[in-house]
Amino acid sequence: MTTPEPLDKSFNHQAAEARLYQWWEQSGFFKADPDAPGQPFVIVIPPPNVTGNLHMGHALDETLQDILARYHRMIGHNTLWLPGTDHAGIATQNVVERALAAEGSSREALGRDKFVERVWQWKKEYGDNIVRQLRRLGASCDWSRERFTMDEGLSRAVREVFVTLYEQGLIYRGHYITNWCPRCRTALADLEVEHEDHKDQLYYITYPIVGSDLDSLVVATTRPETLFGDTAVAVNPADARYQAFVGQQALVPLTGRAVPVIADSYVDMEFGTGALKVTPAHDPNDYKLGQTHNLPAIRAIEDDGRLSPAAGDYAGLDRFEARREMTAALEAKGYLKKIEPLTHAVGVCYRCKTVVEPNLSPQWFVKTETLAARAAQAVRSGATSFVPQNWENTYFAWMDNIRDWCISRQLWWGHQIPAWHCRECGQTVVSREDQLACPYCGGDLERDPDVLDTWFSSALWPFSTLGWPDQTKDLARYYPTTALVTGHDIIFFWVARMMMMGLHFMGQAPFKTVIIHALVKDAEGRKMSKSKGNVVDPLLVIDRCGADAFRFTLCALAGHGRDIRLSDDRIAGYGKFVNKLWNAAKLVLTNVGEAALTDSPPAPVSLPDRWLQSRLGQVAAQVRAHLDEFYFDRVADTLYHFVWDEFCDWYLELIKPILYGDDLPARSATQAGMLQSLSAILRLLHPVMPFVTEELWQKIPGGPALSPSIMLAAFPGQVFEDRSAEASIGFLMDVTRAVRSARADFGVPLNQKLAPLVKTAEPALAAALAEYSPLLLKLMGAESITLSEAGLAKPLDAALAAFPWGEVWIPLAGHIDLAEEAGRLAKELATLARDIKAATAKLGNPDYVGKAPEEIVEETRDRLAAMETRSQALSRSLDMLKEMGA
RNA sequence: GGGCGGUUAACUCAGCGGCUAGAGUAUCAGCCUUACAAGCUGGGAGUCAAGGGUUCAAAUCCCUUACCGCCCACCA
Repeated sequence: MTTPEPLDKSFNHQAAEARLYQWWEQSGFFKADPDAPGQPFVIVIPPPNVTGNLHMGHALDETLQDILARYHRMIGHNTLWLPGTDHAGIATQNVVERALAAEGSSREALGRDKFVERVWQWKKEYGDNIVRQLRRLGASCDWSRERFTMDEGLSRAVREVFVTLYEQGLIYRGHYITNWCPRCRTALADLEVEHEDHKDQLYYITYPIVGSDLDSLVVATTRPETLFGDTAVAVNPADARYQAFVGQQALVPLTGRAVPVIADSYVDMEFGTGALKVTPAHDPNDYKLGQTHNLPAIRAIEDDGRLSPAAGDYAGLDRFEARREMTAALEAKGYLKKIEPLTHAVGVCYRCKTVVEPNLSPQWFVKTETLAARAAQAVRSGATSFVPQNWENTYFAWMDNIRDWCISRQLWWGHQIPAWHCRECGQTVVSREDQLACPYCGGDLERDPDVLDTWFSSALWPFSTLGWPDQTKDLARYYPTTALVTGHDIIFFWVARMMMMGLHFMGQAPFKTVIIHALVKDAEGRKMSKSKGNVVDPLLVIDRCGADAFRFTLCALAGHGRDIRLSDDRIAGYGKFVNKLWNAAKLVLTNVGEAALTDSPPAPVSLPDRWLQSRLGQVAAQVRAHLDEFYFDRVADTLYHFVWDEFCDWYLELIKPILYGDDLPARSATQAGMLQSLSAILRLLHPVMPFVTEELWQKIPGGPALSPSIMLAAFPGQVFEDRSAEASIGFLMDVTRAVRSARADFGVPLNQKLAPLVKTAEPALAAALAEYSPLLLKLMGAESITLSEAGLAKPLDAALAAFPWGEVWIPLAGHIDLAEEAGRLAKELATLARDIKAATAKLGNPDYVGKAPEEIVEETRDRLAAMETRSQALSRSLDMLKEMGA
């Protein structure tokens, strides 16, 4: 790996990203080796739809996974991040159907085989799109293990699972009322139906009682168009108004058909008229009533949403047109009593938002009760846990009230159900091998035309991708996986089902931790959607700001909340951080002299180096802890502030006089120290910002020799600690800031050098100042810094800053406005007095002293003492100023 | 109908029993100090939604209310 030598003015992400990624991938750095040592760390990617384009949700998801994968590689774990894509049944079929429509063709015109062939062709052409886009983010997936939910191996797993569950009685087929999408022409699982509030109308329709010219029942319905499917009118048995009618026949208007009046406590007496028309073929509740009361089911609406031949004159009309026309006819004939507005929830298809039509049809189901009980138990026992934990409640709420899962879809793209129906004897055969003749009667078999719900194959993803049902080395080494990273929108669709299938077929939950991240919203908190036109394309962001800035932003925003508001400002801010890092590295690298990284770095000697390395150790420990607990935002925050506020603002500024000075031994020691620190910083940042850190690593003397890629370098840990160096630097910072602050307060120009006096009773600090004050002169614009035991003995034209460790006097002859300084001191004294009073009162409270933990009380005592010392110094100074006539 | 979140500086958020409630952005003042003006230095800014309670101690725990948002749900 070679990179252009002189360090550019800024990081050229556009040139570097593609070059580095290609090099990583070709070098095999992403590849997992089951034979390698190390505790396994495994993530399977939530497979994006093959039809998809990379959106913000993926970008966040993949970034977090990549951060974890890179971190775990660097701490020596045997890391596998397995990528792949999902065939996305309805979505993909829709895309290809639209393409066909544009050509003036259709799937029906093509026929099933040709159509499926066509989809495969489409997949071949466009299916790599999304995985190419993932690479742009820097995703370190093991591409040699990339899988597709419909590839050969996974298809075998699907078939094995289906047949096994069928044999175990956990899959069954039957005529049930299911959610039907008339546009997609397929059944949907309950989960795939979304509920929207619609403003509709409630129609009151008169049903005359047969054999009576006077008596009639009025039913209230939102769906007059289903009237041709009515097979009863139901009332509550306790309803005095209708008791006389129970058992009689009512005439369904427009049909001339009579239906029984039945009594069932299900009917709500308060709603509408308390009388309900019963349409078992088009309403789940009515279906149940039909079962209990042995009512026939008449389909009034066909699969395409048009009225069936049972609707007589209205047959062939779209259901909503039929509603209008039938309402008009009812009114004309005097059956329509009134219409009331009604707002109610209507089910719509999650893919196309078409109003769902409950429909009676033969479908396949998974019996979920026992599977779900075990899956819930795995989380209750802690075998698997959610982060943040409150999502477990959501998971339980669903698992504990789960209903059977409708898995058959009337689509052509997907895993065709391995079942055959005999044309002769009507038996059904479910089999691992294709069947040619009926094993019962030898008759002709017809394969079940349905395919499986897409989520059925993704439910197997954590083990099917590792080679199951074969007992592969990967499966043995990498199952169960370690962490799953996904959004809360698919906890039910995907996470819950993987839990059920993983436990059932592998005997162990598929992952130890489920990390649920927020959903990415726009800057105003709105969901990003094409129709709103507020979609931000991650690829454009990467082009403009670079993958590193983008990833850092996502990491910084990935707190444990529910949504993330992504704004350009924020990304731009972290873009500046990348630039800051680059420039800091440039400073270090252009001043390294002969220093180079080695296996065994020398211990730091100078105070700045001891301090920085000590802080570095703490930061490394914090970053590790935050990554181990998946607090991504804290990782970003900790690193950002350490690099910018401590490394750049203080450390680099402190060592400049040494680097530019002529004390050669001190200079070379510092050169070694700063290179060491830079190397650690790059490694700490690498999981979040892989590109810029690799680019810089390649330029570090001795870096590539130590580790060809930063990806393979060791993640820093806490190896050095020096509390006294930290205390000394903190003191030097206090002094520096006091002088800067006084300069700003009194408007002293920078070119006028100051000569502050420092008073402290602590010998270690005094010694640090004596030795290192030359490093501070430039930072505060001073010509000298004098240690003075007495502080200022006599009144002087000076500003005072008081600290727990002592005082800084800044003589400002000619600049100081005595009245202003007196005012400043008085203000500070007032706040101090208030705090002292509060602390004194606290310590005077026997309950506080008696009940609060000793260290808390001790802390308050220390604080009070420090405040009193400061207060005394300030009031002394105020007195002096007053003497001078302020 | 059931459940879950949120309400902290102008904006976006962190803090979830104990340092003087923090950060980024924005803002104000002063600086081209040879890594970086994509920068440096200094400053201002908050009744922690409202009310009540528990506690020595509450932004943090409990209750009530208000307003936002999300999820689940077969009352036509």
